[in-house]
Amino acid sequence: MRDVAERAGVAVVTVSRVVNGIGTVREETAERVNAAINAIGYQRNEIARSLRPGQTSMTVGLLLGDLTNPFYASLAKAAVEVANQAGYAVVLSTADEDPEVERRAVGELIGRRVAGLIIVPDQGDHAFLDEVNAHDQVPIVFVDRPATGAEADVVVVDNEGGGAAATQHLVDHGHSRIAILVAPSYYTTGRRLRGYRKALRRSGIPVDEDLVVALRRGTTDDASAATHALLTSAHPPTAIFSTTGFLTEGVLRASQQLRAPVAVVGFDDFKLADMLPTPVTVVTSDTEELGRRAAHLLIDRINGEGAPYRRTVLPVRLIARGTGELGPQPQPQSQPPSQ
Amino acid sequence: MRDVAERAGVAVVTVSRVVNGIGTVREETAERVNAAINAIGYQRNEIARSLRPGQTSMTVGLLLGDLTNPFYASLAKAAVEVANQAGYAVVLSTADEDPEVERRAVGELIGRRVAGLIIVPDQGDHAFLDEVNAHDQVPIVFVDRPATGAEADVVVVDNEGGGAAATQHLVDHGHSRIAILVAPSYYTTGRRLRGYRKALRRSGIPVDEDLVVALRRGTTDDASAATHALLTSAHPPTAIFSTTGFLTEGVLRASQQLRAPVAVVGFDDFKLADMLPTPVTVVTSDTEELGRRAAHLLIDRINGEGAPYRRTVLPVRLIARGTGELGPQPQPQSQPPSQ
DNA sequence: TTGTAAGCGTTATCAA
DNA sequence: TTGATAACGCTTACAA
Repeated sequence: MRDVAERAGVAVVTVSRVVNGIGTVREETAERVNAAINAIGYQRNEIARSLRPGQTSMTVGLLLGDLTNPFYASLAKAAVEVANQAGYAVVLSTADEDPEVERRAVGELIGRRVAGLIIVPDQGDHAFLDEVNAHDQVPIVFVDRPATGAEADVVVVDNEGGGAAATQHLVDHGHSRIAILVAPSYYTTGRRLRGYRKALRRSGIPVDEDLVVALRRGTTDDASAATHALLTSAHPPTAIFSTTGFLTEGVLRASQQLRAPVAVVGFDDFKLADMLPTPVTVVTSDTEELGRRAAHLLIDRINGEGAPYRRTVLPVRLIARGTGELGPQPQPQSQPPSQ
Repeated sequence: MRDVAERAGVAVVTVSRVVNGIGTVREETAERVNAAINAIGYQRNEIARSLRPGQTSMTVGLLLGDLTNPFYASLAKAAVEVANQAGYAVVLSTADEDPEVERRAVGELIGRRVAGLIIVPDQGDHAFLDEVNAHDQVPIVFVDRPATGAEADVVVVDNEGGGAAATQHLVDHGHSRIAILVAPSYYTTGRRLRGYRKALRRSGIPVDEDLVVALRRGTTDDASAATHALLTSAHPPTAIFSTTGFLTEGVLRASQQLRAPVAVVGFDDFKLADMLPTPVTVVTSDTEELGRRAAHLLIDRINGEGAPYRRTVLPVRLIARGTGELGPQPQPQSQPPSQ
């Protein structure tokens, strides 16, 4: 900037005024400055700019899980889009389900003086985020699930409603032995399980706790193994509600391998779900909208909206494609076809 | 930092020394400083830090296409991982195949004084990047394809070899009428087409230019329409080589819809490829490795490695799953089954 | 071992 | 309309 000023024969302040289009600068002077800018190829240093007191850095932090998971990818895509549009750069950090990594990542981001944070929180205590919020004045928005021990705006989907819808759909197609696969202590799957119980209760079907499978990890492999165990058990379910996309894949792999015609409804849509041998019925929500809402909420906060914390719940909908409409069928493993 | 210094009864320099662990500080003083740091909850301001001359910002820019595309998602994941490990934050920008957006995004990133850039370049002239590289001293690494008009390190996969392998595989399974779907003027698909021609030439099969389909856009829908046209034509191909993941999906949709038993090999692997009614044969490479290599190259450059620009070519491999092993079959549309 | 002074690129304030 | 000066938080050079 000093170079530009020198070249144009003016003071740096004047250059600043021209660059930012504020203050009063004579037409002629401005032109000289612009000429100098173009000649030198000057570009304003955003870093120095945000060093000034009271200035926000025009950067937000986005902290989420493995981008390989399409759920996180769409979320990120939408959040980045909205943030960029509003003039914010996005620093992306991935905390692979590790609370310690998450904590360190937040520290890094705060050190970089981000103006706000969008976080998909892990399980575990997040009280340290309250400090961040209060002490460093950095607003936070949680996405997909709230954080335990920390208060902030949060955007989630209607997990309980979706869980109920999935279960009800299976009941409506004649099932009464419906298994549910739940990933360990996740907020979302817990809510989906709650919906499952509610739907069964409403239909007068007692919950068989043997059909409520709490997995040790939320992986495809674990889901596959659990499904295998369920379907080859003495008294197998005729339908399975799998509460995440990864789990659904595992369920499908196992049932395909066993050639067991079990009904399946999954939570979260996925690519090619409609092209599998039996197209897959899912409950789904608008993941990109989740990211967009979060980004908008955060930007509002950064701009000083002082409203009390808001909780946004996005609707879900069921897409019937095939696996969810299969009726109850006798399981060849344990029950002869004649039964 | 000043607050910490005051609280500890020392000068700011001393605090700086403690925080950075350089210089000489008496044990006792350091302890007092650390106590003050903890009491206040001080965190070093990375922005002010990088304002010093000669300092790099410890931030790199990552500019790529739609994260919804799993290819970009894995690339980003791996690059972020490596960069973070090396202490760099990653600012993510998505330039949805729009050269003008891309140009503006690069400007934004330069303005934020990133220490380097990883770019998946669009088509179109990138001469402006040479200026960035020279004038702003910001090293650049291109991934997946080089940029026209700009020199820099580049990491690509063996597109030509992969194209040849895919084609040869189909030839080996008895095909001689092999169509190829190519997205418009992309570097990668152009190379894959080159491999296709090479393999056919090697096998003594003349290239029927009617089977070389240059799509207007690289979308699933366009690929689907083109496949439909091919398979219902007077003299249809018995096999199709689709040169991107999106295109492969379109090809599969069309052939499934037509119930036309055409052999298919796709470039780029995708989830559930092995679970479709006929599992899909693909040529694939390690996308995460692509991202990792790029990040490593960039960090080396930032650290001042002065070697001439390097071009890294990652190997590809063919995964035979089913669609690529189908033999040539008469097409019901144009040829009676008896033929 | 510790401290003083200067400067990085920008903008707010006040003066000319 | 324009400019001089100070300040943001930090680090480097040099001095005590």
